[in-house]
Amino acid sequence: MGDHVEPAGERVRLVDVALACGVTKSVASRALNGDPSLTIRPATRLRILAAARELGYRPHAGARALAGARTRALALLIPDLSNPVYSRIVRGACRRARERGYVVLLVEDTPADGADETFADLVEEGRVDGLLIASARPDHRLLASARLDRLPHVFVNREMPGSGRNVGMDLAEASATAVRHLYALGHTGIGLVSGPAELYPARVREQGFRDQMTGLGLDPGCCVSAPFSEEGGSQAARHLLARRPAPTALYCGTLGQAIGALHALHVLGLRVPEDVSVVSYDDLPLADYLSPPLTTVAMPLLELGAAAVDAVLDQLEGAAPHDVAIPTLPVVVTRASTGRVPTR
Amino acid sequence: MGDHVEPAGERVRLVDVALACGVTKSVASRALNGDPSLTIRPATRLRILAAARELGYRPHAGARALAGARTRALALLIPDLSNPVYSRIVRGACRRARERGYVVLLVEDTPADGADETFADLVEEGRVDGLLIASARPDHRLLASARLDRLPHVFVNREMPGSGRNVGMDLAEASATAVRHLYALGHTGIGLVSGPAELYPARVREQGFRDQMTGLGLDPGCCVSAPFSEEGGSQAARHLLARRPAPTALYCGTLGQAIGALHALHVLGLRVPEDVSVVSYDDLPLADYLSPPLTTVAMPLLELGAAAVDAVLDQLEGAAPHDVAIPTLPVVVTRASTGRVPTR
DNA sequence: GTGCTGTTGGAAACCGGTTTTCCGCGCTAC
DNA sequence: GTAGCGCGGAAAACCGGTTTCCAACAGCAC
Repeated sequence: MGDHVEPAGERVRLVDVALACGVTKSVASRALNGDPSLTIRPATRLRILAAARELGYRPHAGARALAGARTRALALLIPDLSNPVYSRIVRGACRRARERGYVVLLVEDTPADGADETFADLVEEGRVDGLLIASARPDHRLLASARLDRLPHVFVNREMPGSGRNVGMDLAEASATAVRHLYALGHTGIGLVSGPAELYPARVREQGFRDQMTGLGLDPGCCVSAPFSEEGGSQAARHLLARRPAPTALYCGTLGQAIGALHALHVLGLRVPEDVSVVSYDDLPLADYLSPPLTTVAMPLLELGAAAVDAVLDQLEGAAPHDVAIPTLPVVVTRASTGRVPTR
Repeated sequence: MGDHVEPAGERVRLVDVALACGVTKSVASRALNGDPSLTIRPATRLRILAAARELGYRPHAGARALAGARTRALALLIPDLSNPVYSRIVRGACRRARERGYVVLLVEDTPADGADETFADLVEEGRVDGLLIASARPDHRLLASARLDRLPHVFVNREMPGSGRNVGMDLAEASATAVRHLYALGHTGIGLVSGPAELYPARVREQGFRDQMTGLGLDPGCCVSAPFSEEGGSQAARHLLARRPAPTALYCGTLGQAIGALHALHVLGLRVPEDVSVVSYDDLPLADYLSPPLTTVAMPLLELGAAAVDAVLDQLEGAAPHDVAIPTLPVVVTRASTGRVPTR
């Protein structure tokens, strides 16, 4: 098991391995790929495997793809690299992909840079075997492509109704658990800072919020849609706090929105959590260092990424597409931004 | 210029284009690639281009790579996807790459997930034409690979001395301008929250800090190294504030450290900026929404990414590697976290 | 000894491009 | 009249794998 020698310079090809142990490249190829239809003496097989390791043989990805085999690469489309939440999904996906011998090609869906073209290129140039679509833009050019039908793909944390390819978490439960956390602290007037209505996760979180509120006999009407940004959260918080009766707690759809909301509350002279409690969807290390440290709902993002890879690779291996629901439930991470309802 | 029809299902190959206009695939290939050694009637060339567009022809990436041409893909190794600063470098790189007909393959350098193996795989499987190395880990397995010499590559925002492949910004000036900003507000006791000493950018920023401090006749000794995290910034700030005389201003190496520092100051009961001013390297939208909004040093990150791509593509086209310094200077973005020095 | 069968491995086609070589034709120059 | 040349394009080799089909040989039963 010693380190093999780098043959310095020239690439080692399959035929080199084959020649090195006196077989032809077809036998070498099938031995290395574990072709079950190949009958071969165990000694020969071992010789081939040893030679491959010894020479540091790496099959040429292009040649493999060309010969009809898979590229062993997947493309992952994400909406926004600067949102650290996605980095956890990406990490989960990359990890699982690597375990299964695949590479992940990451594309950020910035329409201004022609990201959908880039993504389509990866498909149409035959660079990838499958697609993980985590971007929620509903009008994506890719979705209209005829070629999409032919290619294994899944939708991650978004819903294409009826596609049978949705990999998701329990978003409704995330809202529900946040509401129950606040309700247990005595809050009855709870406001929701929701996301843009055209984005699926925002809609489901909102529905989960309304259902849980109604289930507790509370008014579910205190909602505002806003962009997933600090500015959006700030504006939305101002709107909600201007209502009468004013909510005593806010539940925000992203950490960015929550930071904006905290900022707005600070400017309005309201104390957190003495006057208003704040909970955010998404948990990140940053939450510990905000003023005050922010109570959040932690989601199983690593698992989501891994499950998405599994789902698409299952399709590649011939399984029929099927929706996947991550069983791990959202959990509230209690920090200092939530407290008992103020006594008027 | 109408939309071409998706031929639904089968891939359009070069030979299809060629047949469609009565030439052989060799002519079609050379016409489409603008081979100057091909003499061809203008009408024929136009027919070929039109047919390619009409049929929606996309060359198969694997076949191209195999035939000795380039893969038209670059790999970009970054240390940490959850750090939004890198997303700007990535964005700059992807944008420029796409302009020049290339695709960027992103790899996050998480050693636990075997990221260096992944990166090496991309190289050794012939998936990429060049490498952008933005990870600062000095012991990277890849750096020892003999194959690296053969492959165009650059180091982004780090320094491999003597490699002649460094693409960087003026990190020393970033520190210097931060110091001058504070000095102009009357601060003379300025503390530096630096990064791990083994990371190149941290060292250069620190040197820039010391030089500028010395140049102004101030004591440059108020430095602490800490991890690039909120926790690191928090600890470092406590250490610096415990010194006597205590600094009246802090300059932090990352936004995360600055957030940790703000938190520590808050816990210590110190007001920002009345008691202590804070400046951070790296500018992000988030800075506007911290309490107080954080003064930062904005770096030309998009340009850095773009320049790195240009440098590596220049190498691909045969140019000799050369260091690149981004000419755009760091600028201080003044927000509320810096103010005049407190009068004792 | 011959035919059958199972084992072991070889030969060749093929994937879809790129690149080099070569060929036929019409024109000019001698 | 023909050698030479430039133009326009065809033919074929090649890249490095995968996969299908087939051949050699051994052992066995008859």
